[in-house]
Amino acid sequence: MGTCLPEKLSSSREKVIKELVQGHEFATQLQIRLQKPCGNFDGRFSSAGGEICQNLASSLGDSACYDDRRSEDSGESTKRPATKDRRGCYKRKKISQSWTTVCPTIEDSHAWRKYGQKGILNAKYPRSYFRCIRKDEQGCKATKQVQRMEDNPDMYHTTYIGSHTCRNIPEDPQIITDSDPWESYNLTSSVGSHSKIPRYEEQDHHPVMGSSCKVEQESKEDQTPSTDLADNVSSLDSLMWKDLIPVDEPPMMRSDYEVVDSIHLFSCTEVTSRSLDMDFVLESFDFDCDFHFD
DNA sequence: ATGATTTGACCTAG
DNA sequence: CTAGGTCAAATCAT
Repeated sequence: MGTCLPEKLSSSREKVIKELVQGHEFATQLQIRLQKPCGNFDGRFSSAGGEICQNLASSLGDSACYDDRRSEDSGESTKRPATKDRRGCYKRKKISQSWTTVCPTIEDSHAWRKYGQKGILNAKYPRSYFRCIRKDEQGCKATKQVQRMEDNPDMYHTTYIGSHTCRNIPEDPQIITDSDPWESYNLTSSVGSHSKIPRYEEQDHHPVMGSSCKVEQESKEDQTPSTDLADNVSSLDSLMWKDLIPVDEPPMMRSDYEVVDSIHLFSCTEVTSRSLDMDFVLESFDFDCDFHFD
């Protein structure tokens, strides 16, 4: 996909930008009103407030809880020594940010570590659970769940939960080459140190994404319906979505795939919940189309 | 030896 | 009580 937008699409683009700005403003206002910081998220946002804040906080909090427990239970005898200590220690996640993909591969640009597998009721195939490989070293909260599709065992239904808060520290700063499938996305990637484009990891090489990948945005909190890209998203929307996609989302979402949601379908809540990535998004815009928000 | 995966038990939300 | 998410010891791979 080329980086040039047809002129006829520019008005739609402006519209999208406008709505983004509006959403950002709403988020900011909400932030100001609530004035209830709920902790930093990699320093990229300070407060989202309300429900979203809670959701994020809970997912942030539970790992700390695990860590506490883990550090306590050392040295005990054989089986499940810390059983009692686990009581009430972790909370099931309330998913505030998630999106799903359907792909013939489970690989993406991030490195994941499997931490569990579970048979699911009425499902032919078990579900595998992965977390970011940098969870320990950087406390990254991103997880994903992968399940083979029953009706199409060649495809995997992957649900990404949470954003990557880890930094993919590059040994060499060059990030993406011309032949990279994210080329079109990468028009915003040279934003200096803010460039957070994930690099291909050691165990995941190029994502084997093709047009057969579908992505759908999910937010358990809003009513934004997940629909098929082919049905209702214009090529501009998909391009915009790719351009605007939060940095922590899997790179497959920025490459040649069908995209489901469009940015302007975000509810206010969604925009708010995504405020952590908004700086980057806005900056990208700023860089990309000379658009200033201040 | 070290790190990744497997797998059964544990825990919570609904 | 059940289903699903997570832990962590055991096992496997390098």
